[in-house]
Amino acid sequence: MLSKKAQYAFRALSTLVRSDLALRKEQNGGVSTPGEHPVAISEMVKEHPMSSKFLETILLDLRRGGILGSKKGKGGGYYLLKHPEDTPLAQVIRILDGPIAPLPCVSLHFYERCVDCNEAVCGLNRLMSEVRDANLAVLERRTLADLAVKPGQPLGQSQR
Amino acid sequence: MLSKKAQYAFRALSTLVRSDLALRKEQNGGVSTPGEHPVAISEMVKEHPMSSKFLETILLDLRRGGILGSKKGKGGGYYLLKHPEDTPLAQVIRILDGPIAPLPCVSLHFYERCVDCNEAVCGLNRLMSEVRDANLAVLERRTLADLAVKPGQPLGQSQR
DNA sequence: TATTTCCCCATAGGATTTGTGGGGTTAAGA
DNA sequence: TCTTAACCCCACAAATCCTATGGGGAAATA
Repeated sequence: MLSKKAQYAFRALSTLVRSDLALRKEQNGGVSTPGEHPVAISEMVKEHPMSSKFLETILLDLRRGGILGSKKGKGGGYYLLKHPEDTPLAQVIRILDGPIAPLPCVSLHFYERCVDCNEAVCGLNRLMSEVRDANLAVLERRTLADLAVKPGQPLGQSQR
Repeated sequence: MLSKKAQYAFRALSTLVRSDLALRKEQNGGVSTPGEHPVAISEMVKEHPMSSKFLETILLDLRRGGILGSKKGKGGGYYLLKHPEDTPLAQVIRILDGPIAPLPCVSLHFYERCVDCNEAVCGLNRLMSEVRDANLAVLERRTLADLAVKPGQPLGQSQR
């Protein structure tokens, strides 16, 4: 199960994606770039009711994780560092919830050796690797861009 | 991530599966049936070091969940109620860890409505449904029988 | 009757998650 | 230069969940 952190992250990110898309549309007319029009926490909370303080820690994690940039001071806020299609959901989840794999011993980014588990006899590793791969097949393919697709609209097979 | 409970459960179950397979082999010679040769907690702990008391609560859950039968008194213990291929891994996980879905609002067995989430705008539900389905594709197909397959041996595409 | 084993309940201890508070720094604008 | 708005950082409080233990009871076997 996703943590609240990850859920809140996705909600905030969906706001940023929409803002990003709107800006890029304008930009075709040669106007602005995302870093110049960041979205403040107060804006995001207006759209998705939650604790601003808590959201703040989440957004800081996302910034440290290389997904967001930020601008301080009046008129400041957060913005996407890359095109929405270039950030897979897996990256967000890893930053906030850690491993995607169901066991540490089959994790790609957070591997830990299995204690008390005789690997020569353990039939679980392979099965859980299958589960991990099934997850990643979705989470590495789907991106922030898919977050902005509303329930009614069709979701492409591959955005990239 | 799987809880310790689920991990321990799978270890204990792998012992029961092997015991079951051995008995069925004998049974072809017309000897015994699983319920008559249960495996005691003390036996399982000998093979997989862990707290007996903790394992006890786990096995009770599995019994209540319809996966195991038990026999009291001297010579008692636990045994599989069905053929190993008839118990998908998903069933074990649901008993011990609850929902497999990444969000309550996309769970099949533990559904809960999303509060604070405007479903008309929420692009996350559909994506997480995809993740859920990817998981279930593995966890409903793989069964306890696959637990007994050692790392060296080939794992079939479908056991049933 | 003694022993072994499962059964049930309560709860302790620890870890993790969730959320809050306060003080600092940076930037914009009057 | 002053005020205000916003991010930044750290510490910690509160709640929840996970992990594990303890003790007494009931059933089965010999």
